[in-house]
Amino acid sequence: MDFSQPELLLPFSFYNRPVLHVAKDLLGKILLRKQNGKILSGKIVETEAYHETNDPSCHAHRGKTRRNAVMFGPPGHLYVYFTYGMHYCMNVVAEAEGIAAAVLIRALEPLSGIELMKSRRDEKFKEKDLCNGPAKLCQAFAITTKENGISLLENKIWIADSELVSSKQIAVSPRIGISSGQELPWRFYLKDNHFVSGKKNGK
DNA sequence: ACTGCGATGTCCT
DNA sequence: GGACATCGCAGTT
Repeated sequence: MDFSQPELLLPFSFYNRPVLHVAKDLLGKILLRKQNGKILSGKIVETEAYHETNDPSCHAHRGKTRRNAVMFGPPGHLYVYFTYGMHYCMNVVAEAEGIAAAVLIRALEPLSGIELMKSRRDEKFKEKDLCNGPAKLCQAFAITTKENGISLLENKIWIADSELVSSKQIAVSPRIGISSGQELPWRFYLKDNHFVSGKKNGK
């Protein structure tokens, strides 16, 4: 299956919806990036939703700043931030312009460009360890703050439609690494998928 | 298997 | 000055 066909590119209307719907519906979709004449791609298997309202762990909860400004912009854009002095994380902006909400992409199942991903991570890693964490997949796809704010509606970095995922295959849990306030069940992942984050042995 | 911790830049109080 | 939407290594059971 060639997911890079332009007809499969998810449209503006996909992102212009409540962030919890976008987070859930991104499961099973394909993240793609064209680079060095190659196509990097991976299936999204784990996401988390963040919203400025009633969510103290959202970067935008205290209003707009230089860092989080992209979250307040139109949906269908990339919000990339730098954290812990060495890691990048990528989010997909959702909901209407003016409302800050985004979906953190936490894990991918690599599909193509795997050699390039390995060269950017470390040759020693197995396939399942290339993108099973938010900072890992950014490293594998070479996504940094240079990519902050770019549109997902053009074919540089984009997301493609794929087969429908039944709600029976989706699991829900509290988000990971959150300390402030009482945590919400806003993490979604594909049940029994071996590429979800935090698994040491593939199961 | 699980636990602790160092790395290290940017934002925010 | 402290916290941070993390990761990988070292040490222990």
